[in-house]
Amino acid sequence: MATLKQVAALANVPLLTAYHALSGSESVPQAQRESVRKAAEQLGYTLNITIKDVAALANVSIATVSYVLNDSAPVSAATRSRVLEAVAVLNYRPNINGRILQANKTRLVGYGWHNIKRGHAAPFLDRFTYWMAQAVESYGYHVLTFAHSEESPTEAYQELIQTNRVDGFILAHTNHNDPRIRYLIDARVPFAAFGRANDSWDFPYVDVDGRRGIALVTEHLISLGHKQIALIGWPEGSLSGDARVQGYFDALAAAAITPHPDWLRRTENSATAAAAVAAELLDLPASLRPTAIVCVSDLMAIGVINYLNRCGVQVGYDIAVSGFDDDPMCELTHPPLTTLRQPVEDLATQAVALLMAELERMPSPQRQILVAPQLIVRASTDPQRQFP
Amino acid sequence: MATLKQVAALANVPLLTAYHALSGSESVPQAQRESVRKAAEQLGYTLNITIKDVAALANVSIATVSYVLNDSAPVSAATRSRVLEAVAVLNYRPNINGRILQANKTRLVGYGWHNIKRGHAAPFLDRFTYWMAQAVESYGYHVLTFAHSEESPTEAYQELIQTNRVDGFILAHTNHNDPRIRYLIDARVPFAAFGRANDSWDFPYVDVDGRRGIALVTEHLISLGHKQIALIGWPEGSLSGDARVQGYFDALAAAAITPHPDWLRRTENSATAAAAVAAELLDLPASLRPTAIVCVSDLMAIGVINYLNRCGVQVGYDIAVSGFDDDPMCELTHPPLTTLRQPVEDLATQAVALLMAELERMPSPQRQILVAPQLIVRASTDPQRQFP
DNA sequence: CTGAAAGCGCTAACAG
DNA sequence: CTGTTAGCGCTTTCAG
Repeated sequence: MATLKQVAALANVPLLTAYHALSGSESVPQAQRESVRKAAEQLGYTLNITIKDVAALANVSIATVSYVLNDSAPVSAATRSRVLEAVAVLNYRPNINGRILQANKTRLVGYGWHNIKRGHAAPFLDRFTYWMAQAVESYGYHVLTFAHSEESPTEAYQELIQTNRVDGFILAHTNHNDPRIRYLIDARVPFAAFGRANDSWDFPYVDVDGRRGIALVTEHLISLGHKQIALIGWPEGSLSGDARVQGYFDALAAAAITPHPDWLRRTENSATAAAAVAAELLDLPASLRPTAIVCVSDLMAIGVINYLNRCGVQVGYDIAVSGFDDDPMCELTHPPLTTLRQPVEDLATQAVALLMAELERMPSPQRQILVAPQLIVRASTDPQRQFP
Repeated sequence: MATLKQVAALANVPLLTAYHALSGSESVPQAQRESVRKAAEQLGYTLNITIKDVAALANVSIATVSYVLNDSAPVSAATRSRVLEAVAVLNYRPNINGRILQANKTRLVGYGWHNIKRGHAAPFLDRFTYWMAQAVESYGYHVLTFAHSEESPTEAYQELIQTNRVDGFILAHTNHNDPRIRYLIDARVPFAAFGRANDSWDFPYVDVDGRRGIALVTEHLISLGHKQIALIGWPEGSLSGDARVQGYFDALAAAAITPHPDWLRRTENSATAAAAVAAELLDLPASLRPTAIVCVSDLMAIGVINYLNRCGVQVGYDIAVSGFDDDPMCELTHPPLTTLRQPVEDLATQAVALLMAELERMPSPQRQILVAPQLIVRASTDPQRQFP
């Protein structure tokens, strides 16, 4: 591709005139506009301002332009302002891809979508992605999102890193034995996760302290006078699920309450499954029947509330119910649901900070971060708050 | 940076041996490993397989490697397989950034986040982004997400396109007089939108046919025998809001029902506002009181349902209620909510198809696409479906 | 302080 | 069919 300078020379006009002619400004006489257009066509040139054009207009070398733009070498005030003037007048923006190739750094962070085909994915994850984008931009990076298949999740990660599409990754929705994490550790790819995996794996992550969270809400219930408190958790074996159960025991132990084994229930994370479990709890003999039900997710709590409503139980008065996540719908249930809010913005910011430390190869001293969730009290545990 | 070949030469070993030594394979004798490492260090080389290395190993020129990899020129079967062999054995993946610079195409599509600081954003937009990523990848592109400020939304778009970060954009959450759309049209940047703007602006978009959707659900209610049907819409002046109201009139007119003016209510899109309006509707004289309430959003419908539940009205039996969007929480309300499902996957796929047409400069004949939503009948209008 | 020149990794004329 | 070579737009030694 020819340069603007050559076009200008061929049309026998100043560089700037050529620029204005091609950029369609009205300020150039029709005749000149035409001849410049001719010249451009002849050279197969299409307007595209590069560092060369700026250099030509400012009468300096391209190196000098680069120095000015990046402050990477001392430049005299006079030349500097000539360059900046040229930049302004040509409306020049450096092509980032030149820089990328040269530096072999894309300043792009990959994020693999959690699969939301349909139905109810964790809504706080969507806010997470927003704050992640925000955080990443504050470092001059951007987020590249991609969809990875369930079967071979590592493939997409491998592809992106090996082709130099991205510099590193942020992961969410992590699992025990997460193959993506295993791969990234082994391949020494920079990444940071929102969520834990195996305790024995050493990698940077942030996570919500579910144990502390459930303890918080349990303490809250105890302080309201509840003594018979049930917990509906997930099946044993998930890191975060088991931690949440542990928080329940923590709080009860601290209050010297011995939990009856029938109070601890485990089932899958769905509204209907939780409702079924609630039915069982209601069927316990009166002396054992819980006055409060702590759920490890909002989805479950909503199932429980719906069920109790149908049975004519006054949620908040007769039986307290709590959830986890602070899903937007918590405010729309009847009554509104007490829950634990994940500090999503914090989590995103910290995850990104961890990743940046990895990218800059400045090992963060603290690569594992737990953040306590915030207890949000609503009418489902405290009827005083029914109509605030 | 030196090449692998030079390192190998310096260490006086075959290219492949040098590769294996540096990639940490155990198959190379300790002594050779050391000498290769020395050589690499001396040359300041860090392992990074490029097209040159493949060419060297296959004993061809880099052009030939490129031809094989892109099928861009005829290559004899013998050389081709030599090249492919070298590619495989060196585990070579082309650096996409070389290609990007050369083609001046990033194969990246920008998507500016709808601002979800907190609270209840449209959950179907989150699924939209997922399907968008999926669709875009089927064309060999990726999605770059970014957060744009409310005040000057065009800035981010301008920056990304002018620095050649992305080839084009997908927009969602469009408005009347949307400045982003205005800018992109004027700057002739390729894009496609999910949602409409001004009727007089010609740009590619897909949108849900809200008019048809509300007509569908109104017809459904009429077929159930309802004659007094109210509509809770948004304040006048929004494209999609007004279209939905129109659908209501369409269906009533088709059934020769003359709507009473008191049945049409307009208020902001929130659960509490809708609940207040529902209260007004209940207060109408018995002869005018609606037996069905159509809402233009699920959020509003949920507010209405909650209110009716509190009043002891049997939703679905006494009064039918419907929403719009098929928010995941529709299945969790009591009773479950009849609504209109946006065909998100379709919308995403078609929006991407439109964008691709723009990018390839193959003007799509049909640049404005409306997709009818799907009526999802649940117990809030049809109690038969209470427990399916 | 400024400029010439050598690449970054890849593609694609153009010759042979 | 294959190789030579000239870039894509930028950064960065290295000399002057």
